[in-house]
Amino acid sequence: MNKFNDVLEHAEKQCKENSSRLTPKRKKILQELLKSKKALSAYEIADLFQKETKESIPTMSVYRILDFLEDENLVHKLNLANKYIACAHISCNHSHSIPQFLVCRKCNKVSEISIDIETMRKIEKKVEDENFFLVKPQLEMHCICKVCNPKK
Amino acid sequence: MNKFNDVLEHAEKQCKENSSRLTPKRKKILQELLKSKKALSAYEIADLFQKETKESIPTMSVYRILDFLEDENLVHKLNLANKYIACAHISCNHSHSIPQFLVCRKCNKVSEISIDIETMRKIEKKVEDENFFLVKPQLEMHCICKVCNPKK
DNA sequence: AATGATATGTTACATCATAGCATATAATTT
DNA sequence: AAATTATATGCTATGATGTAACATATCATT
Repeated sequence: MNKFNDVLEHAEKQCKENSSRLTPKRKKILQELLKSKKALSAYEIADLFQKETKESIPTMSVYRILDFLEDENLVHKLNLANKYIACAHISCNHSHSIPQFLVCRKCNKVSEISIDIETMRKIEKKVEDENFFLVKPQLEMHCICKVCNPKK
Repeated sequence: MNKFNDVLEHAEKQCKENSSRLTPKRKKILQELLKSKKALSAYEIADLFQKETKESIPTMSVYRILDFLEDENLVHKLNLANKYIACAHISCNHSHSIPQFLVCRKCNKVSEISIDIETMRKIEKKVEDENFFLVKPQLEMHCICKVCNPKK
């Protein structure tokens, strides 16, 4: 069994446990995001969906499905690029730490890394000191990937 | 001399050194952002500009002016909210570290804090390990501020 | 089969942002 | 000061991203 199917199985199991539904459309969109090496916009996802299934989907539905997948922690929205990407840790069993994304501003390639616990604690402490409460910890940084870097 | 004027003087001096021009419109928009406690959209800035000066400004110009102010490190764009905010450290003389923004998702109030050098180094190391190069280090986190927090 | 909950479709907009070209203003040279 | 160049701003149209409100379809349970 390959990684791709592992992840999908895990996603289905997780949704079952939450008694939420990974419908065919939701699953298809998750699959497309899993296959993609780069972040996709909602409109790009709608186009891909149409190409693959020969049936069209309104962008409104795509946005709703993305919201669902985000709530299930299966997908992340990248605010730097207004694009979406599958979570890189769906089939890991450890609890999710703060995700940190490196987004190539030229080709939109994304690396998802995790920051260590100590760093996370420091950040949380600072947030508390400022009288704020963390809602959705996620770090994103504008980068250039090795392929696009003009110096190489 | 109060903080507000300090900051403006510093901004003017800095532009002079870069031989760039802090024109009246650019200055006015910087002032509006400095006065505002919360992040503003380009369209909100255009409205404010009109109210204050009794002359209208096209949003295109606002965006260009915001780009200019960002290049001068006088203003930051918050990607979480698609809004803009004056840099909190304009008149500080230390070199700018990675800015970190806590954005209240209800009222758009923003706190700009700085992360410590050690944390910054760790993050840079991880970025290098992933074969990425940092372009514009800036961290943003979705928060709820004390005022908006329903639990209080 | 009937009912209620959840998911998706449809239409119409709201919001955010930029391209491309015209005009105005400032800085520099003559 | 006039001419030239560079920079800043105006204008129009349009693209890109995202949501509100309400209708219809599908699923889950009784």
